[in-house]
Amino acid sequence: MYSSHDVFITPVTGGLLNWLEAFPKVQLSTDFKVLSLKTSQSKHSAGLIFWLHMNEDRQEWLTNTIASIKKKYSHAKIIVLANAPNQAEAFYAMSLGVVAYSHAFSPASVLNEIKTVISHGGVWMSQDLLKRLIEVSTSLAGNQAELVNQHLSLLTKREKDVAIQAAKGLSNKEIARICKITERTVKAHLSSAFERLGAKDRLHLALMLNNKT
Amino acid sequence: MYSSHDVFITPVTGGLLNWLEAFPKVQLSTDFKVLSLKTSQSKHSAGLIFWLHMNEDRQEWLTNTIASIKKKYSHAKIIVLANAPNQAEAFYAMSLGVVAYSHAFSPASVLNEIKTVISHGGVWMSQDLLKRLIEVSTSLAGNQAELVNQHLSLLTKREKDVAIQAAKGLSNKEIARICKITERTVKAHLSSAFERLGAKDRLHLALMLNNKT
DNA sequence: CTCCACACTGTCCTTTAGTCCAATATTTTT
DNA sequence: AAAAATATTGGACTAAAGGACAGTGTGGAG
Repeated sequence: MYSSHDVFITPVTGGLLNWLEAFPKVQLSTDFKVLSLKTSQSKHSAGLIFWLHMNEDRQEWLTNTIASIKKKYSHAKIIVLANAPNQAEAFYAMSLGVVAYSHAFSPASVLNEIKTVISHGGVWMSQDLLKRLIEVSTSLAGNQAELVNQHLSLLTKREKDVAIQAAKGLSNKEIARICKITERTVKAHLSSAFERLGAKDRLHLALMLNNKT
Repeated sequence: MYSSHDVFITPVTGGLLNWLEAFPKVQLSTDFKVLSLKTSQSKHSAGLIFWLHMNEDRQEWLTNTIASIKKKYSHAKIIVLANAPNQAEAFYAMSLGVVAYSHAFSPASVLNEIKTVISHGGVWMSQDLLKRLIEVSTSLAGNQAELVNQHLSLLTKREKDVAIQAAKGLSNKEIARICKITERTVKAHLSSAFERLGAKDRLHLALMLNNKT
């Protein structure tokens, strides 16, 4: 088995029942600042697991506590248990390096699973959260690229070349030089591109090709 | 213990040594289409784990295989092992519902950990990947807004009003109407905004204010 | 009270952008 | 082979953009 040491940081005296059921001999503390660990424990910060209990609107506390923990025990794992879990908070917590985010009243069995998962280097979050995370990531970086591609696919090769340069902010003259054609031809391709894409000018085309609108 | 059934789908005959070390009695297959499972196995699709080996540039194969698996065994877990892991592919795989993404040559111990993690409902990915995922999710929607705000904070109130309209693609005349000032004044504010932001024209300003560059 | 940043407007001028009317050569499609 | 789409360029013309130079008015900081 893995030698690990769990520390629950919560304002609730005595902790919650489900925690005690999952980890009968757990160490409780009201605040990281007043917490003292044996030297032997801090040496094995890899086996240290902090369970932070978010019971209110204490984002600032969370931020500070995580920073303090990371400073002192860089390899410790941090789990956030929220009374009222929500995606925004979950995102935020994960962005701070938290490896699991769950409901504070999760049954003991779930807490044990979480521990198993993160002890083995995994990340624990709800399927919903993961899905959203991926969706946001891909829809902002990927699907919008899809959309851009759909736009670009409406253009002929040359129109595409020219349009892309225009969308980057280059003038017709600069585009002409780069594409080795006359400025007049650049205008022709651009006019054509505007019509195909339904853009009224190069700025709209730029907005289209740089997602947004 | 959990009753599970691992299936490795790989073009490499016999599979890789590290896999065999981790799962001595694993089932190997070259393709999902030619794979047949006992009825008893398919019934417990919750315990099914597919390990897909990406050995080349076979994104299409990956897409199709995952789709087939999900169609037939909706509760099966899918893991992707890549010869040459990269973030783009990882993102893509996760977006398809894959619960783990790792290196194909990961030592047996890591493979076992992955299995433990995902068997317990976790997700396995590298810290780097998770970090990027979070960054993309939050930064594209959040930090870049910060950047835009930083830009806007360099402008005076009126310049800001005008610049924002210009960035949306409106002409000076339209902006004049909206802001209830003359076109001449719009030009004045814009010229000033260009200088403050270091933009050479309204298109660059638009790109700045719509993130991107 | 003075200085300065900001908001606002004017005229003149140059450069860009974009469209309309052609025209020719090449490629692709039918 | 004929028709259609694409790539290329010209000239002319309109409108928009942006800079140069100049001026008025207002409100706050020193």
